[in-house]
Amino acid sequence: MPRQIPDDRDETIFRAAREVFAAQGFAAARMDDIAKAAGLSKATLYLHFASKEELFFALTQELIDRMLPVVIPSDIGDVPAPALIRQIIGTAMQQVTRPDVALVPRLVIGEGNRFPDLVAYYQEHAVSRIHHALQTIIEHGVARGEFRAVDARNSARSIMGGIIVTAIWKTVLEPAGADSVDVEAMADAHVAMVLGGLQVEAGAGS
Amino acid sequence: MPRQIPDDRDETIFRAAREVFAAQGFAAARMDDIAKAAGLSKATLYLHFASKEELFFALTQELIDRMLPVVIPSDIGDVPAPALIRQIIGTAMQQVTRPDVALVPRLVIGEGNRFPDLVAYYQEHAVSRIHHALQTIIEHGVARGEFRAVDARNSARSIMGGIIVTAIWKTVLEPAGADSVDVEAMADAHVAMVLGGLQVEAGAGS
DNA sequence: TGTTTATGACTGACCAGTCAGTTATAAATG
DNA sequence: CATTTATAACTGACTGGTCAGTCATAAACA
Repeated sequence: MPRQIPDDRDETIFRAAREVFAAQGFAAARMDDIAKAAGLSKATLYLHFASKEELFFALTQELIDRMLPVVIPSDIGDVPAPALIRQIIGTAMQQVTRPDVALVPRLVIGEGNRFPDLVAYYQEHAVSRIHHALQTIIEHGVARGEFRAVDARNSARSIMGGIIVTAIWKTVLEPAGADSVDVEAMADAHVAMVLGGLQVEAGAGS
Repeated sequence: MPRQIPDDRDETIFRAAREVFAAQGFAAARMDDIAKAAGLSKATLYLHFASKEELFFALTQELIDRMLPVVIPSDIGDVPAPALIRQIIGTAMQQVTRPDVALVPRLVIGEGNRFPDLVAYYQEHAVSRIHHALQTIIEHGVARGEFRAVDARNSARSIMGGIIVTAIWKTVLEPAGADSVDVEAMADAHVAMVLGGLQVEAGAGS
């Protein structure tokens, strides 16, 4: 009896929402614009998502579910730690420099203070998992003698830092006229610095 | 009605504006709230700043002018590069983990796409200067044989990364329930990793 | 007195969310 | 096959509230 089953509706809406949120931020994004970008009326949009906030939250979940498996290696046990770190940095940097992927972390950083639950979710499901994976890999590396005895928790944060700057540079600074970053070269430089810093023969210098 | 000495007016307004912008973001911040927090009426606020955007821009300029001299050492010439890097990381991390300082970069990241001129200004006057200082220090270090021949431009970005994650962790994640970062320990760990990665005897590993 | 500093009250635009009503179509009917 | 029916998918137009920015007026000073 009803009309066609628009199966990819949600994906269409997500795509439109990502565009508008990325360009306007959360607060300044208009549901009308998202609807228009998706080729829908605003009322139809509200048939799929109960509110602007819920739409953004769905977007966040979708992104996390799609990205985490790509970024975090499934087997952390027997692979050499340096190779794992190299792989994570490469993959994560490649992913998070895409505007549609950088969107969520960017808005969490900028507007998250108004949405503690969203930040908590993002922290728990994305940040903390990546952080934990890196920390574990470092600890394995130390245990195996591949790395020197470092502060794994904070070193993992340093690794994440290089990924985040790159994402910000690419999606925020570069569109505003900053000189462009070569993501692959940046990944190589970051890997070199990180592995150099973790290697057994190195000390803290100065 | 009273005609007080409104000399510290701007500072009062800045303080109030930082509070409100930090809590609400740019778009969702209300000028009424900023006025109230400054103990002023909104109309009076508009006697000092022509628009919300101009107020935020003034805030940005004030912050940059106040922070850059603290973070960037005046003499980069003869001091050993490792000491300079240690100093910059320590100072920058200490500064930028303060909510009122993190404010501007956070909003640039989240809502900057709507204000290209602001981002360009921030990039040119803050990001690019710190980046350039770090790059120069690394290049000097390489020239003097303190560091191995690295990609200075991208290595400088890695250094900035560790500072930025710490700021975000402290001002965004931590208020939402993430485990707290010990800023000093984080600075030490980052310095160790960076200097280890730059040191002459180290290679890229794996 | 005139000038400067202040404000309460106002306005015009904007926008999230709603709703009464419309359209498309699968299936039941003849 | 043509027609009716049931109903999910959809929408234009509306509302209630919010908020940046303005202005007429008042108080404090010189």
